[in-house]
Amino acid sequence: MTSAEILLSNNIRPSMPRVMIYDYLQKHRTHPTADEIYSALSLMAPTLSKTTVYNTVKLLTGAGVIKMITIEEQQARFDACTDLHGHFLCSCCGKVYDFDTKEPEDRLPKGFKVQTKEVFYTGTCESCTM
Amino acid sequence: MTSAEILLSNNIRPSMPRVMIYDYLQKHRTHPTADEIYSALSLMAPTLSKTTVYNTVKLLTGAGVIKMITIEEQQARFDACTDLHGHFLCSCCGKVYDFDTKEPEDRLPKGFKVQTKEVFYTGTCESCTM
DNA sequence: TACAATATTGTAATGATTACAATATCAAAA
DNA sequence: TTTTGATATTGTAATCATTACAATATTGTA
Repeated sequence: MTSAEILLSNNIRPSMPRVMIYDYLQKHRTHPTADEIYSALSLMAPTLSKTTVYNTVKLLTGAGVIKMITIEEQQARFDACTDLHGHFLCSCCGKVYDFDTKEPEDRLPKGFKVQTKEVFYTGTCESCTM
Repeated sequence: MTSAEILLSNNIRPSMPRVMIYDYLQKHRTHPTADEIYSALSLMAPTLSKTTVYNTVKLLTGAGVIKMITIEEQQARFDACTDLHGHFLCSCCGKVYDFDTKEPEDRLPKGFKVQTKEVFYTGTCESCTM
């Protein structure tokens, strides 16, 4: 399925900026910030505005097509992978790695219903630890 | 151990604002924001400045005496409980619940070293689910 | 083609946090 | 106890991410 088709199937009109932004997130799994998306795309689409990037990531997040991740920084990051997974920020190189996560749901008090989950680790990655 | 003693044992001079702020976090496990701490304390200490609150929570976080938690909001929250635990934000009432968390460390790629962990869930708590 | 609805854009506002400089307080030496 | 240098606190102004808003542009359809 193309990016445009995915947007369409979520009732989102696949305008050029929307497709570009979603495409960028699909191809760059580096959990970029809105500003990073804007900087990268404005090279090829000079009329793109930062507001459109913000509008679009909010729209896509609301539709569940992408995921917003909030790690201990002041900027939100975005991820086209919406499956449950943890994020590991290397405090040395700054890279954000994905990793699998078990379901610790059984540790929750009875009666709680989970809607969204976020697992976030910090540390040093393999190349930085060595 | 009193709050002042805890600060002292971490080489932090236990000035009045510092003790008040740490004390507040010890007694109010509601994961308050800097602004909430400031609003509550400025009633009894009218000369307290918001900058001091920010300075102090940064100092205490750096010393590991408190923990900063970043959930999907634009304000940082603070927690005097520094043990590993997850946070569950009820999307209905807005309350943040603590819960135990297993160690999913074995899911990390080999060679990674964990420094900090954050587990954050969203959903509806027991009273809101009913 | 024309119109109504929706998207995009740019600028200005907001809100959390930080920088910075001035003032106040502390701790230790004389 | 007084002095002095170091550290804390404060208030204001700056910064930075994000959002509000109004104007313009674009789209889909009659």
